[in-house]
Amino acid sequence: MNKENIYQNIRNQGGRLTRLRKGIVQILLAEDCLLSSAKLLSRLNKSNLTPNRSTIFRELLFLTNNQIILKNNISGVDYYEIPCDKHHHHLVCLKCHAISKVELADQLQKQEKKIAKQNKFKVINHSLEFYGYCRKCQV
Amino acid sequence: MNKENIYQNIRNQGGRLTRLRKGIVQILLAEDCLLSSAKLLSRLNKSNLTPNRSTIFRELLFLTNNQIILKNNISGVDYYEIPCDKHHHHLVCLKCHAISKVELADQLQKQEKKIAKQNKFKVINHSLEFYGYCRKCQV
DNA sequence: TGATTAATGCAACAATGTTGCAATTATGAA
DNA sequence: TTCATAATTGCAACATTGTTGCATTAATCA
Repeated sequence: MNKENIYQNIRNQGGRLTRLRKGIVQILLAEDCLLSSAKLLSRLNKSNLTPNRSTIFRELLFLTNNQIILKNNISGVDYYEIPCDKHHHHLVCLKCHAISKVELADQLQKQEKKIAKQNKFKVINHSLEFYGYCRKCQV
Repeated sequence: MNKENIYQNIRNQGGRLTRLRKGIVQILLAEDCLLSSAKLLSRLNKSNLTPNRSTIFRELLFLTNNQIILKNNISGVDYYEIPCDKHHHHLVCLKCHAISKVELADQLQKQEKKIAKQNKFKVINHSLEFYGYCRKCQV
């Protein structure tokens, strides 16, 4: 997903291309991984955008509802990212809370089918995070 | 883990066997799956225990810190359970929010080693939840 | 350019969890 | 059993994250 595609996508859903909206998209694209609303806000401030906190939440809700970004709650905080080509999961540092992507050659798709059959549970999506210590935070 | 073992465990860590603490352990044992602080409180009330909300949180912190129970944050809410013999993951219903256990013949242990090597990330634990619709909530 | 309505700021609220402090109670020792 | 000690508790106040109503502002299209 590149910037222009996303902007078009927003227009197609009846959304307006505000400075804030474009700013959020650019920051998330540059981040290329999960970002919290608080960090997003502080980055917006650095680029001269000072939206109200409630506006950020409403904006993230709009983008999430329109599938333009993905939401993932980790340890009680909502994080957001632009969807990637490759399905992936996350490494979460227990010390500095940095989050990075990890691609697994996993069989979770297969597992989901098994689950559906064995538990009569219709799986919509899954969430897999590995908690530990990143390179910088190891001893 | 049976009740008496757990009580002994609590004593060994210098904890006192209060009515509340025993009540919490019994409810979590009976539940045999993740339970939120709010649901725990309402079950305690049914058994004539009416602790303050802050006491519940402190109690759950104590039990978690002493490895007597496990904490798992799902969609922004902390859930607790007595550790099981078998490692497992969870099915989370997007409608009624019921949580059930699922045991996977997964290779996450193997994956963790790969992650450590490839990302220089020391994995401590992981969290895998499948979101979808339980039997009752499907159409 | 003007009308329409999406987007915004503000303030008040809600849910979950935390903390300081004084009062209570479980426990081990006498 | 009784007492001293320190763990546990209730209460109230607070913190963080996220939500909502309403009046104002601004992006968009005709």
